[in-house]
Amino acid sequence: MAHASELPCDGDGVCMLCKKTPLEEEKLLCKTCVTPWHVSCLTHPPESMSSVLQWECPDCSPAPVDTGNASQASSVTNANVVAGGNANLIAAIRAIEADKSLSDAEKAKKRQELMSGGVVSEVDTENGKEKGNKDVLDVLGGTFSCSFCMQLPERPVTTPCGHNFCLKCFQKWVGQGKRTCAKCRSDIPSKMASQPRINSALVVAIRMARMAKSTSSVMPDKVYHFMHNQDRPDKAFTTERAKKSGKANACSGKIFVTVPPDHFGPILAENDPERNQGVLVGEFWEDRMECRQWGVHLPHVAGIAGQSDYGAQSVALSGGYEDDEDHGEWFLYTGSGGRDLSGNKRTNKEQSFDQKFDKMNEALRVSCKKGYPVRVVRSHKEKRSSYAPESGVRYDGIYRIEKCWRKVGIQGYKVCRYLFVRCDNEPAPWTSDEHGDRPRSLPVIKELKNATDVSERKETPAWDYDEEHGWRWTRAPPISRKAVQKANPEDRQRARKAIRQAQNFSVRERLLKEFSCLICRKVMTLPLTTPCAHNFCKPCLEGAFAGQAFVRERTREGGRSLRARKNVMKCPSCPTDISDFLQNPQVNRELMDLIESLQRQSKDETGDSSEGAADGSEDSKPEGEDDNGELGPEGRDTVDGGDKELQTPRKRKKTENGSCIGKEGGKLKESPDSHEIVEAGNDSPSSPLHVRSDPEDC
DNA sequence: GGTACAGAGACT
DNA sequence: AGTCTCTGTACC
Repeated sequence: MAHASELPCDGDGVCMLCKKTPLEEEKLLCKTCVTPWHVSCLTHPPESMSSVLQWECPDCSPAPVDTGNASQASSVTNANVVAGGNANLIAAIRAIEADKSLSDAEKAKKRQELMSGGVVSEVDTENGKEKGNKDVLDVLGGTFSCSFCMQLPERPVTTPCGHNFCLKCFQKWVGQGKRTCAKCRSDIPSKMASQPRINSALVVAIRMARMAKSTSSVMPDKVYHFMHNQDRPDKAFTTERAKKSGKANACSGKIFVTVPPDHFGPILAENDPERNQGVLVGEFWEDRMECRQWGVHLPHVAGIAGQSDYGAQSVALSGGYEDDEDHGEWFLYTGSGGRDLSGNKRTNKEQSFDQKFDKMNEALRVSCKKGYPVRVVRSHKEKRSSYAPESGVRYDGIYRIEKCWRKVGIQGYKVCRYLFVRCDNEPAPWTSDEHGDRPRSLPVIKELKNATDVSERKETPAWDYDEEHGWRWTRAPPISRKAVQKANPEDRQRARKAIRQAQNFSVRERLLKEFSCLICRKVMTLPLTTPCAHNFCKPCLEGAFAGQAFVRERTREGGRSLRARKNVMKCPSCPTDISDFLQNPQVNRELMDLIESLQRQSKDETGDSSEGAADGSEDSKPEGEDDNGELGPEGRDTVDGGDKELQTPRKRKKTENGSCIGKEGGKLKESPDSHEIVEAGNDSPSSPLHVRSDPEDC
């Protein structure tokens, strides 16, 4: 955060520091949150014109801390920008805005080019072969933009009113006490304000489009991690007794990878006979048992996997310790112990003694000192972090522990603390960057002032970055002391086939696939994003709750009515109650526009209207995905919802818009009517259902 | 929503 | 063999 000595201009354009209203030319806009700052009041006045375009305000770009570790090269450009350059930027933006010959989409694109330092414009010079992929980004850039920064949303969050913003911009907005959508002034629910969750479908879409832009039209050789968790593992039960009492009492099951339990670093393709792709960043599992089966994090209860004399291989962020602090690319982790677990307890929220650097805590400290790569999984149980998945457990990649220390925790007892910083060659699941991490400067950790037992790495880290190879071992990984667990090589061929087929999809088709409804699995029509960041077709979601009243009337025997009770309506993908959202669900217009554009493009390209891109993403789905009746990354989530929807299909009148997408998305075998669109008159006049669509599109 | 409770496996 | 564990479920 900015110090008190660094404050931006307020909503009226008045500098909160000098209380003057600077001229437009004297203001500098943050590239991330687009908050205006008075240039002459900045602690670090700008230095060069080129960095004007990339300038981040003190709020968005934490100042580096002196770590005393010379090997920690910083690649974070801590913006120092020229004051005069800013005026040029503003003038350029003004010129774009004033250009009447440009459409809104073109203006957005131009702004983006300007703000991204001209990166996008490079695409314009690409040859015709790459035009198709460029179009994808154009469509995205023209469709999506955060209202604050006017760029493609970074870590996008979606309000219940269907508008998309960058996480940081959104947090800044609500941080100013605002509780209405910046675009339409609808109320922002308090939970959304305090715990915004990233809309992962948008992240994937934006990243894919960027990748498509930066690579040739041929898909890259490597299998990219688009969270298609195909060939999901068998259920974890083995023993009869375990089956009887369910998962509560089980954690066995086959291990799918050929890595020993003390394996450090990523799970590589060579260790994945089942799928031959390794465990990719962003893959997720229903629970810790499944996660365990892929060797990512072995213990099914404990948060730390490791050995005190050897090092720690992985950690889980599950919200079990209130001292934890998650910032995505870095987080502060709390050690284990300090709790009374007598009476056969697995955990205990109350801390009753100090933690020490022993056992697992010592294992983490060893990994810190050696600079070992540590795998990180985040669980939905972490409720305070925007970076946690809404459901299940997700692999977020490799981190390194840069420092560890002890401090007095929230509960008054000492806790072990670890600073984890991400260092993976794959981008994090929440960012639309197409590249992985670069070495970054360490964040300022205030609590270090009062820390004791501080340890940091003295030797060269075993896992480090170089420009040529990215993150990799600088020396041989520690020799495993355990035998490789038995892996099951069967189905290898089938899995490979599925991957090959998946790669054959065009970028656009893959992109469309990401926009499939979690209920019907088709490309979404009238997409809704719930407050818990799950995406559905409006008809599907409404259909799933058709016939259910929002409130339950209650009457006594005597006939006197009692106060009506609210009906809980759980999101088909997670346990969140979305009944409030369902009262007036708003279509994500930007998403809908994008889907339509992509479908139009695909249609134009193939010149075949009957089997469009959406079809490619569904009907010609790789056989492998269907083999066990479980489809796609969210397969387990959608089955119930789909059933519900089919039980209570809601009849709707067709519109050109809906039927067009419905057709492209493939027909519903079971219930052809379920994709039809509600009659316009049934909705409020402002409803996005009234969006007019070009009949020619159909 | 809160609480009691359990199997399994890894560490020591 | 004893200890520990950022789970998951049933039940109230």
